Amino acid sequence: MTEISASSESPNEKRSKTRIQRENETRILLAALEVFSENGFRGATLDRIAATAKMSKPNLLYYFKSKEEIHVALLTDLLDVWLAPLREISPRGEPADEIGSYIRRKLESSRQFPRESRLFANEMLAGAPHIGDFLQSELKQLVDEKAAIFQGWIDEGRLAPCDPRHLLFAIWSTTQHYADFSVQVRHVLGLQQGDVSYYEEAVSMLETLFLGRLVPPVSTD
Amino acid sequence: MTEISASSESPNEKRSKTRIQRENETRILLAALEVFSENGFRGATLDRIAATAKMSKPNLLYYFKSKEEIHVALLTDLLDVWLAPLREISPRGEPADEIGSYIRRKLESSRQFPRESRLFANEMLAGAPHIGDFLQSELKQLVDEKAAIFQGWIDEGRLAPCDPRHLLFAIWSTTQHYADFSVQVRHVLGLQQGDVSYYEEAVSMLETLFLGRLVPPVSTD
DNA sequence: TATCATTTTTACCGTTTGGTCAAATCTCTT
DNA sequence: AAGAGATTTGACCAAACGGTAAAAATGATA
Repeated sequence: MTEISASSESPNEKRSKTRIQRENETRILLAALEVFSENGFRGATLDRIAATAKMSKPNLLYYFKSKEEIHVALLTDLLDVWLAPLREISPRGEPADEIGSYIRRKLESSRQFPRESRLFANEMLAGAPHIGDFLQSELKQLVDEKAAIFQGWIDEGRLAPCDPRHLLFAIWSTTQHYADFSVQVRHVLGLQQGDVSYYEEAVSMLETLFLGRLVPPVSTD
Repeated sequence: MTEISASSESPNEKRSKTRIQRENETRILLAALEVFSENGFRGATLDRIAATAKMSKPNLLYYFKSKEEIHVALLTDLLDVWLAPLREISPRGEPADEIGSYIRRKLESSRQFPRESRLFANEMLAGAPHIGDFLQSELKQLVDEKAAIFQGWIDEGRLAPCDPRHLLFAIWSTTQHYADFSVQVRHVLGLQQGDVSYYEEAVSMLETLFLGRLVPPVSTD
């Protein structure tokens, strides 16, 4: 398994890409995202990616040396997208504002990049063979940093006592769920294929859950 | 794509299974669960399943006629496990008790059957090609039923106003996350491969989130 | 222990898979 | 319009894939 380390870009070592090069690389990456996010690395085939990109397989391999190289390129792009919303959490804001806007950023990310989210989910289910290092180093470090912010709020009594890392897990799972399990969501809600109208309800639900109080105190009259 | 409808069991139509038949079928199903849950249907291969089951491929195909038949058998078993915790929600209990124990049941299910959870997740990511019907009929029906219970509590003021279906989504996602994304959870927490000690912290976090209040009212002094 | 059904293995088949190669075509510059 | 480099294609390959057929080995039963 090749792990991602430096951000080594794709095809030739030569400088300055052609117009055709740029166009075709993005076409391939887009097609690959479609296929990888649905079937995972092992379940995806170069033939399907090539067909989706409307390109012959040897032509595709002219731009990316191997199936793995395409996958790595996608994951590398993805990790920035994944981390971006988390980086923005600031120790200076109010807990409710910071958590609220983080949830909204993550939900927006799920709505805009559902295939990227599923690509990530597939990699997790497979045991993170390509991004294990990233999880252990970069992500863990950032989580530790943000967890410290939460812990500070807890110590000040501005946030309920809880494990900050698990609070992040809860935010990640609830928001990503709408991208990763969108089929289930749509079927349960009785919506059509492309309908993503549920995102508004999702914002409202998650704000109630994380910022409000779900179960009111029991009335004792 | 073959969808699951009736619970048609696997190999021969003949009655009463041999001891060897029973043993080997469970061995195959166990191996298949391992492989399918990691790589999804397309990513799994009969060779790998056979190797995991310590059995030759033709021997494996003596018990199950095709790759798809094994997958269907696994999914059929799975759906019961998946629905069981949901069925237990009762309109007679206190909202906090019912939701709390549902969360604990789902978490327990994630701890005991992580591979089943990942099998389900893989099927979702692939667009639910095999269990689309189940989602639209059986699951939707049960969700509607349980959502009505929640709605009753909301109308009585015993539960905060929210979309009951999305409340269920939130419970599903947060609890299943610990099985589906266990690699990430362990890496972020700095735990070893087999360590599942985080489940105790998870219970505590999710009870705070769903039954308590995460962000206290802003003090105005 | 002979018999018969069950189980397992060996050898194989056609297709799909990831990937290569050299020739052909296209594009850009001069 | 010609030449050089970039791009595309068709033909191909070895390995892996899902699956089959028939013979060999094993197990249960009388």
